[in-house]
Amino acid sequence: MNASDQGTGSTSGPKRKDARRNQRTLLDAAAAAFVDAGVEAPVRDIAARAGVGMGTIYRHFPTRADLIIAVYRHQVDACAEAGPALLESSPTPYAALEEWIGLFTDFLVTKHGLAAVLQPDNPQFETLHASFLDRLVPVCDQLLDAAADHGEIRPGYAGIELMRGVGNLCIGAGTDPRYDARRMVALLIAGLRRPAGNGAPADR
Amino acid sequence: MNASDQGTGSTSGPKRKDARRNQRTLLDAAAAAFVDAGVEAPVRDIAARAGVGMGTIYRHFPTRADLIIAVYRHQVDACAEAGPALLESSPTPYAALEEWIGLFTDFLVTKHGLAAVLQPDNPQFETLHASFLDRLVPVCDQLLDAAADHGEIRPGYAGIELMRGVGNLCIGAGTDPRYDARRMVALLIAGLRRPAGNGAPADR
DNA sequence: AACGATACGGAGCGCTGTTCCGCTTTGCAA
DNA sequence: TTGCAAAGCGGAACAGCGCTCCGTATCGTT
Repeated sequence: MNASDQGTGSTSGPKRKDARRNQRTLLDAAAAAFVDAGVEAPVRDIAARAGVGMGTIYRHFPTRADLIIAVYRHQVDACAEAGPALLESSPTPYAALEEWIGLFTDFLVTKHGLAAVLQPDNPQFETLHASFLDRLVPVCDQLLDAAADHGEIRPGYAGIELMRGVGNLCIGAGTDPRYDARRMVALLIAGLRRPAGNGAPADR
Repeated sequence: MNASDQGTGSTSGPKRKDARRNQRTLLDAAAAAFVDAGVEAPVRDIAARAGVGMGTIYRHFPTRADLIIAVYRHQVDACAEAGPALLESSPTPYAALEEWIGLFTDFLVTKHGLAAVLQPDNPQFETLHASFLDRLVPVCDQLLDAAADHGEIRPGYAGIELMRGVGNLCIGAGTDPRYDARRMVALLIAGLRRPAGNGAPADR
């Protein structure tokens, strides 16, 4: 915990301490604004909340994506780290995959509007997309491979497409009580199962 | 076929013929703009393309949703009508469901940005959401019920959630070669299948 | 204390959607 | 044919957004 968390360059480390303080304030303000108004909260609002000018916010976080990445970095890391752990603690790789996807889904549906912004439509969010996916796709691939090796799922599905599928399914979650993103994600994952023979060696 | 297609009121029927002509022009211009720039094409551009002022566009189509609905009404109708037809022509209800979902998916992925706007996030598009879904959900329900009755899928899934799930999966299709919306939709639908026994009519 | 580097604030630009109202066109009626 | 409401039109103008830019304030070092 300190100056060591960099990566996007956003949290790298300004030298002057007012700059450093502002960065923290900004991060907190952004987190609060994201909760209240979603990740698309107006930049002006975030700046106002932090009590700084617009210039400051853009100097520290050149793009909104950088800000979002910085705010959620810890949670993304936690999610990524949970993958291998689940693989060890779960009865089968497929169970681990299911649970991990559940973690990811929970993360997305509880962050108002985050899923919507994970799409690479807008070049503005390209770096956000890339950042999240770079961190999580390898984990997903690992789980997928393990489950495929174990004969529980059909092979040939890449982590990237699954992650994007799940991300997409989470868009707008919570805006309509008739739509339950988690249910649909579960359906998608169920679709991965081997159609017949169930072929799992120890399907318990 | 002509003046009879109303519903949103957008195509109802202005009395003066200049108004009527403008409405047609606007519809064509919008369709063209949607192809070129997606359904979020700036209103000004659409107006300019049609050679009319902004007031005109807003008078005929008070909201962008109305315009989109009007542009795609025919295709949505065609899709809706294909449902029952497929149910009759297909070997099993599940096959019909699969094919119909494929139709819907094709419709969405070929209409640049349409899927993204089908979400009820933005109150602006509420009427678009409602209009499309009102037309298609009953059809989907019918197919779902038929397949469930036939024992091919797990019961308990509503057309509305499936349609939204499919719609979501289609968001951003075509922006990333590594993401194939159709594949993910197929996975989702595969998830509906009964887990074991492959459920022939036997068990009903 | 003084001074250069660093960071700050917010006015301002450009681009959206949307409204509003003076002017034009239309079609009916005299 | 002509006159005249009423219906329709155009685009200036307003509001909200992201983002930039630069004169000014602050920091920390000499």
